[in-house]
Amino acid sequence: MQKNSPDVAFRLEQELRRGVLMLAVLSQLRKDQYGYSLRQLLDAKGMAIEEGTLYPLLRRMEEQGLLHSEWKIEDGPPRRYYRRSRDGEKIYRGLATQWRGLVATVEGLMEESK
Amino acid sequence: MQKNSPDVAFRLEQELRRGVLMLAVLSQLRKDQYGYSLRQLLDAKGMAIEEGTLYPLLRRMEEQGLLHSEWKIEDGPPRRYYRRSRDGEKIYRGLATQWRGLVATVEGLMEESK
DNA sequence: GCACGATACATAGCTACACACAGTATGTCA
DNA sequence: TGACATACTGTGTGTAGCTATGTATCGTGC
Repeated sequence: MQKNSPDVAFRLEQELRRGVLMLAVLSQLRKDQYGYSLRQLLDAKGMAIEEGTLYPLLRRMEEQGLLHSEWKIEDGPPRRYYRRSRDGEKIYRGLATQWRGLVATVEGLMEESK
Repeated sequence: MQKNSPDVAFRLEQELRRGVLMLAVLSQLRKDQYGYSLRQLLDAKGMAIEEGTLYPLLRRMEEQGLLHSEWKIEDGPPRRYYRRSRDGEKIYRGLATQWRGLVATVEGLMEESK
């Protein structure tokens, strides 16, 4: 093993989850959610995401038109709430379908590798 | 939609498959396979991968100790055959487990987003 | 023998994005 | 008032997929 084994495995696992974060985040934005709470929610469901990742991701998806956001100051500090846009709904559904196809494909590949 | 919609969806779909390519490739290397044939094999099973991606990926995984390779000149042009190493076997199994957990997590997230 | 196409591999440059790290701001409580 | 929690923002680094391009060998037809 030329490279540090724990690091390699760790990096590969990170890479494995990488493209899924976006889908995970989108999945929870049917209704208004703000970043901090969204992060806690995802963490509780087994999908931890760094804040340095989540906030740029949210900003990016809004720029791409997938999300709407608005500031609210009710109780506690100011919060930025996000929610899927109409286009975001369509894209989310498309991605969900793509994901399921991907899962099936990989499942087939791994089955035959025994 | 501020950005070009087909491009956004396309990019997101690409991102979705990103970290999975490595797992797909690893899954097919229980026995010797060379790049070109591996690419065709994966394509036939629904997991297309660009050669500009596959070859650096194979090289990378060998450098990380996950694969062994050897040149063979039998019939046709010279080919570089790859196969999982012992460490590669271990890491592959770990990644497969990780993947299944990830799938279950995302499934749960998407279920609740209806 | 040569040209062409198929097979087979390699890599530089670019883009996109997660993560690490650091900083800012507001509200709450002792 | 200061400390801490909540909440958000932004920069730099590293990694990996894709595009584009190039090299090399083999096989076949002329």
